[in-house]
Amino acid sequence: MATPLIEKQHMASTVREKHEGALGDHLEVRVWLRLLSCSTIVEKQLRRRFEDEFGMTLPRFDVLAALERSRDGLPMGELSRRLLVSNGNVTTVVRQLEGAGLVASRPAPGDRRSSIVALTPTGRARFKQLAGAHHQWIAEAFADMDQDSLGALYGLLAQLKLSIGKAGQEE
Amino acid sequence: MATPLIEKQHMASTVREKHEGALGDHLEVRVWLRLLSCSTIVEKQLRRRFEDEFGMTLPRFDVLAALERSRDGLPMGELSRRLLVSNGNVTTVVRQLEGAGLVASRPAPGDRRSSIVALTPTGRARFKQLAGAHHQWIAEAFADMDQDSLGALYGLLAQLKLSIGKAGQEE
DNA sequence: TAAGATTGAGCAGTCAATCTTA
DNA sequence: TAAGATTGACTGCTCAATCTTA
Repeated sequence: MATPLIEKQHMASTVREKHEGALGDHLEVRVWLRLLSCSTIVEKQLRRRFEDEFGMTLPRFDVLAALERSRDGLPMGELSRRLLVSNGNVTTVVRQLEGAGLVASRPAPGDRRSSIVALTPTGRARFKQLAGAHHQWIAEAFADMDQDSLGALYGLLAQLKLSIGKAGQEE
Repeated sequence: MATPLIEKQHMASTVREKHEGALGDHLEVRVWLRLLSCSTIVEKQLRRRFEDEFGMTLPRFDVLAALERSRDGLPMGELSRRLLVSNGNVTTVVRQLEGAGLVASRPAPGDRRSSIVALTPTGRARFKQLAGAHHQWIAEAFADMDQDSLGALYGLLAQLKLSIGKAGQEE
């Protein structure tokens, strides 16, 4: 009720694409700017609500979520690959979660260079709580999209992802 | 040819949604993760190419683009609102662009608290060059999307944006 | 040599506090 | 009092360099 879900300080009330006009002369660019805008806004909403309601940050939640499925944990490098962030960044975020008692590292059995990080029981319980809220917030953000639209969007994003993958690999 | 467009160090070669499985039990969540993934990957590509080919960062480009249309420049606050970033952040980025001679601030005529920032001729020329490359890179990323798909995606994202806007304002 | 992980420097971003002007 | 802008403290992120083990 009292919680502002959009930026307290400076979030635009009228939501538009960045650079509308300056860069918007081509359909691909307009689509990209609109996609970026949706992604940015939802991400800011999630970030704020995690902070306000749980004192949790999005990157830390991402790590918990990546670990949730694997009972035996994951090596740091694998975590970094899955989350699309650098190795150094994972080191930092994991250290913070360790400090909070939500994850624990142990040396990898076969390879003494590598360490394996896993959820603690506390971390697992905490994640369940966070994931419920996370789903709730996403559902609210997507509330006006009917099932057909959701399905169509899902398919188009799959196409786009393939296209992006090709562009990113060539050259 | 020799430039790796995806992360040098740790970008996943197999591109998937984060948290696949752990959070993916609901369609809205799957759509969101896929959207986020597309956005993140394209943004990383753009960021890297701006850096590699022009020594430019994405946030600075965003400021240049926002200023490009308005011959008379924009107040800092307006810039912050349009780019969906904090006021303090705009201060920093604008200072860097000023140092590079691409933008210039002058005091606002009517209000001595406010300063108005505008492109310099150098900045305007630079932007044109950057914008061309930017469009080219977007076109490559979206190359496999036909016009119909692009149009459909554009429409669905408009729907989504409205839905998000409602969710962000209520409560 | 290379691979897993950490560290340190630097940019980006937020927020709260502050300064100045309205 | 409030609004525009700046500053300082902090998180997150990348990258290059480094350390350790394979």
